[in-house]
Amino acid sequence: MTIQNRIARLLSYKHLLNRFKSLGLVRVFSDNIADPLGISASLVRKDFGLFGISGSQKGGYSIEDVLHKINNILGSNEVNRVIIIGVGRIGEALMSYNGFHKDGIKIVAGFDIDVKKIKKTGDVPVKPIEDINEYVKENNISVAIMAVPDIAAQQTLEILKRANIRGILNFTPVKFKSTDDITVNNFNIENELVNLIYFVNNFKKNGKEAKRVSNNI
Amino acid sequence: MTIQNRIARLLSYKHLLNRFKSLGLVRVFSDNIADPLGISASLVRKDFGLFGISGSQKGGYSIEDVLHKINNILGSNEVNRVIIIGVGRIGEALMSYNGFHKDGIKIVAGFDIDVKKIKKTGDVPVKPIEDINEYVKENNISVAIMAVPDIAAQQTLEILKRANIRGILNFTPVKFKSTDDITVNNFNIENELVNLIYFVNNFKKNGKEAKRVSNNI
DNA sequence: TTTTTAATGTTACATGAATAACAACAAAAA
DNA sequence: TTTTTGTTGTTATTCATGTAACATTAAAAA
Ligand SMILES: NC(=O)c1ccc[n+]([C@@H]2O[C@H](COP(=O)([O-])OP(=O)(O)OC[C@H]3O[C@@H](n4cnc5c(N)ncnc54)[C@H](O)[C@@H]3O)[C@@H](O)[C@H]2O)c1
Ligand SMILES: NC(=O)c1ccc[n+]([C@@H]2O[C@H](COP(=O)([O-])OP(=O)(O)OC[C@H]3O[C@@H](n4cnc5c(N)ncnc54)[C@H](O)[C@@H]3O)[C@@H](O)[C@H]2O)c1
Repeated sequence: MTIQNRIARLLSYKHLLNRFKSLGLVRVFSDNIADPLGISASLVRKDFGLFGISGSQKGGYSIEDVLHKINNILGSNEVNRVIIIGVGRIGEALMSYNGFHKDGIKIVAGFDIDVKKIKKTGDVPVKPIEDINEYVKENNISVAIMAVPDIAAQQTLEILKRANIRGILNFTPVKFKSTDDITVNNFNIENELVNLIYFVNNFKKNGKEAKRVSNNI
Repeated sequence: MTIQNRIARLLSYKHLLNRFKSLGLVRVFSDNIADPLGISASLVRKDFGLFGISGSQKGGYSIEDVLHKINNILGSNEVNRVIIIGVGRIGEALMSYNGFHKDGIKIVAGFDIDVKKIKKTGDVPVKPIEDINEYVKENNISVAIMAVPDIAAQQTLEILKRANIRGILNFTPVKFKSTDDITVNNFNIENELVNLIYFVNNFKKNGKEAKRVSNNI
């Protein structure tokens, strides 16, 4: 459950550098970044190299410069418009959350099948699901959050495909595979909890296995 | 973003086998499991072997038997009691969610600093944060979900440590490192969205990179 | 009873990702 | 001006994880 991939690391670098910046720092060395994140300094330099981020041989990296470049890579310097399908408990929580803008993300509309949820006013409208094709086309949306009930997940996937959505953050426990047409990130809260409970129950405090897993059977 | 680790795969096996079971199937071969998940059959057999799940040489694996063993390994045959700290938008959504029981998870209490949130009645009480030590001890709780505002995240971590909580599912964007004492699963919704947006913006439909990342700079 | 078959369980290999090592070199010191 | 220093950028190595290959063996077929 450590840092997984290059893009995830870029986000970690960004958050750490923002903290350095708020402390008044201007430049950093690769190990200043590596140590707090528990990774090697050479990996930081390799990542930077791969993304064309360069430093100076004695003075390290300019925090401002790196941050700007990371935001460019991640697209966080623009506003990325995202829609939500299913404005229930999870959908509503996400819709009213105001922490997305710092990463260049804006929830611009919700869509629901229930007429009671439809809301024309307010800064983020909730529209009937039938309007999705038109809205996505007119506003050039490519990413959607799926927060409908499990039973409606499959049909919602088809709807989103038809609307030419390219990426889905899927909160339902129904697992979808990514295809060439559409990338799905299955965000399964149950699974994460089960995983966590397993570790807590099976690993002792010293970090070693409490008992051989095969003894568990 | 494929299947990450052994325990995550066990969950995938479980869900797939449940679907097979509901179709009336009784036995499966390793490739019946591997193919739908896009992994190799030898990995399925290796996983099963590591967890002491065995099949028969001609008849494959008994679905019922494997499911029972997986649930045992994951602890899903018992009830795992979990508490929530911070009963706001996310916390409330999780608290009222009734999909956890199928994985042997039960949210048994919420804790909040705001007196208006305190709720003695109902099946899941919301208690003042001061009561946490006593509650955790009396009910032998080891896992908590953190859904407090970012600003309260650090102090909440300390509170949970003092209460001897062993595992945290952390919904705040504040990243905590796991230690020998406590395992933290940082569940960062923003990061997942940024990651998704990056892929959608940078990979063409054919699955190849749209452009070299270094051209992005 | 013997042979064949088709699956498991296990070992060897490949691949990819992180770390370690180091060469290159700009800045500072002498 | 020359030497030293310390950090970047890059190459070599290690390590982990998944796949491929295969040896084993219970059941079916002959
Ligand atoms: N609430 C949680 O804490 C939680 C936890 C884990 C997983 N989930 C999953 O997240 C998903 C949403 O959960 P929730 O608790 O927000 O559900 P919910 O029932 O509160 O909300 C679902 C919303 O989707 C709408 N909807 C139903 N069918 C639709 C359709 N075909 N098209 C568009 N909208 C439709 C409903 O009108 C409702 O507003 C579920 O799949 C659930 O399993 C939720
Ligand atoms: N809402 C979302 O969609 C969303 C999305 C991504 C991340 N998050 C993160 O999840 C966390 C919770 O978000 P939210 O929208 O549910 O917030 P919220 O403000 O709706 O709820 C927070 C709750 O925590 C309680 N609280 C505050 N300080 C506390 C303390 N010291 N101890 C116990 N309880 C305390 C508050 O009384 C409130 O009930 C935040 O860190 C947020 O950044 C939320």
